[in-house]
Amino acid sequence: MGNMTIKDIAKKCGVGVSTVSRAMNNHPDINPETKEKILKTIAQSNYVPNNSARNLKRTDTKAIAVLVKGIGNTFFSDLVSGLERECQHMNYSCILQHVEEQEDELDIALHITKEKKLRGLVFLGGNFSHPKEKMEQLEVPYVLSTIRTSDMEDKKYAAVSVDDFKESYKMTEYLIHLGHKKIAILTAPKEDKSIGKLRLLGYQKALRDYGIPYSEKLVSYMDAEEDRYSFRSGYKLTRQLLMDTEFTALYATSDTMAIGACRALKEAGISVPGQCSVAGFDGMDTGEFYIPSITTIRQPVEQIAKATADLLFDMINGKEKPRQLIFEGELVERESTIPPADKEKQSSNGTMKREK
Amino acid sequence: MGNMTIKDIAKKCGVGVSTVSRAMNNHPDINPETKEKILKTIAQSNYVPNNSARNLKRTDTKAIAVLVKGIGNTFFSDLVSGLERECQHMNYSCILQHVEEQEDELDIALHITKEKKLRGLVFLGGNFSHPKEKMEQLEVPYVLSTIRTSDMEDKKYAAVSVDDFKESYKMTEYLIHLGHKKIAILTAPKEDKSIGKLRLLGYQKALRDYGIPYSEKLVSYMDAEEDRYSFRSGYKLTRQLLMDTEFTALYATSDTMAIGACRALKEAGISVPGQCSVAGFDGMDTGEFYIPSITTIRQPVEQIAKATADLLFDMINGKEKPRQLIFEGELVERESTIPPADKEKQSSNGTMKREK
DNA sequence: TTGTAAGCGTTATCAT
DNA sequence: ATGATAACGCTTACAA
Repeated sequence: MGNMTIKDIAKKCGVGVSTVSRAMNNHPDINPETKEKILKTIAQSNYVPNNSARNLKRTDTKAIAVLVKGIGNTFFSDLVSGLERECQHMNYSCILQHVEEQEDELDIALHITKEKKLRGLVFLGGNFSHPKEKMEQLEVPYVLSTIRTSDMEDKKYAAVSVDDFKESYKMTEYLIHLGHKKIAILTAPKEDKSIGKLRLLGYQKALRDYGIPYSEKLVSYMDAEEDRYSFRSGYKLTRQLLMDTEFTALYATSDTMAIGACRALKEAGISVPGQCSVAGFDGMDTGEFYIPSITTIRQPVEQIAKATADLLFDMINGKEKPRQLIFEGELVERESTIPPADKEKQSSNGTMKREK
Repeated sequence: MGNMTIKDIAKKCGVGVSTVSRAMNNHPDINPETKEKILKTIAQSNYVPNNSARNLKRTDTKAIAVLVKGIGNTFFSDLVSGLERECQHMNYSCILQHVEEQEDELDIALHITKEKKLRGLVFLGGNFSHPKEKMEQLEVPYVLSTIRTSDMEDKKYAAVSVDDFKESYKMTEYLIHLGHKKIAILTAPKEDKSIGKLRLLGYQKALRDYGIPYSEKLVSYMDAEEDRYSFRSGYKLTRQLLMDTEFTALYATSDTMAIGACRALKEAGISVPGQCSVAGFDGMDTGEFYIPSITTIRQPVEQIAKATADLLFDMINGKEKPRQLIFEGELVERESTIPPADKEKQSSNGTMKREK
């Protein structure tokens, strides 16, 4: 009973297989009555068409895939929802495909594109350091969303994101304006060449522009092995930092890390924001509901999702060539950042006493 | 160049297609030299085998799928990782398939099973109120993980989870032992028949057993439309609750909702745990790092993942019939729950004044 | 060890 | 409007 094929349905209905196919696929050339009869039979028969056979034969799919690297990154959830909405709007189906941290998103893209006869792709997350030649094997349009690499412009990829360098600069500048001079940062692993790198560069540039000496001691790099941008890594990195340096502000390059940092600070007897300000990045719900709520750079997720979809569909329809769109992040000032507790005690030789 | 098939590779190598196939699939009957030559050619040719054609023809797949309802539910992330690890261990591939809130997981299961020739399935999340006859169309073994319905035993499904009723009872009892009598609860929509219902029933039973009157006023049901078990829903439900009732403890049936609740309480000028204790459920990282850390029922995710995989593979190999495994949750007492502030003021007629 | 050819279950093309 | 039939790209008997 369970391995019925289109032939069985055809036999049951006393029609040819092509008529059954037409009924299933809403083809115009079919008698409404036969169609209804066939669909009814199908519903009663537990028949499930074989997708592999369909994909194999079909030419015209009206489907795209969204490849997400890093399950459990809740930042992507909203983005994905937005993309799905846009796809529905365009009457496209949207296949969500997770990519494990150690998997190669490009290999998966190549496979799934052939398998499902996709019209386009969206990449979310990951470092995206693929050789150009391999990228060119991709024969459908694709957009990198919230991905940015230092050499991206040369490569002429279509991309939509905030300017991570600039936004990171903005946050650092904000902390400096508050009066902070000892600003620690939690950042991506040293080898990172993606948004993590850009955010670090923005921080460094801001310090330089404001004449604040840069100290490697204030920079805590994530462990490449570790779960990136997690509560736990924020916690660990902050503990390391606290072991041999002092600071009045801590800039975590994600909201989740900022929250992990808050706990490490609390355990060290340091109040937030009283004795140490904490800032995040991304603008996630979790930082909004946290107490104190976390000052952050909010990425315009809705806009990014819409622009990503628009650009992709325009490319699919030949109306656009790959372009790079930048959106403005919004600095959301919340409860976790205030001016440093006691400027007087920040002596000019660079040491400082923190109140207990 | 991009639409190469196995034939093109065969031609290039001057061999037959079956030899190419043998090379790709590590078949034994092949000359190591020809194999090497073929694989080399493939690597140089950007050839990607078409998965649909493969799936269509193959009989033996060694693959299962995990269907997850509710993207962005971080609780499932660890479970999924655990399942993936177990699959690797068994040398199975594990396909992760997301199911949208409004989609029917069973329909998707039926389709993907045929499409990918799966050997088994795991269902994660969702209410799972499917008619038995439809479930029987599933012709491969499946396990419901962390899913539980009131009528599950009758249906003889394989299932692995905690006993949500009992764990919820445990948490309520704990709050009662602390001295709380006015215990509010944030729970699933009224129509829920799944774990949400069971958790509510556990709460009700505990109150009854301890002679504490049950009041509908203290029960805040989620909006069915709303994002379930989210920060925001916890926040909203708590605000509603605060409008016309008072309580010394708040039991949110998920850690995320508990955190949303904390913010609502803070905005109402109520300190946690000083003036109101807050408890969650699940044992997620986010509650551990929150300040105050959230008292919760920790689900033994690792064990559940392992047991789910073990049971599924045993069923696949005919060693087991569907069984229902229950794991013990652990009450993790953290910072968010303490005895009520001032028992004296909780008068016996059931009213109470909260300190400002 | 290798090649030839028959399907897998659909959709698309062509008759009718 | 409908039915027969040839693909789609692969795996796997079976033959060589």
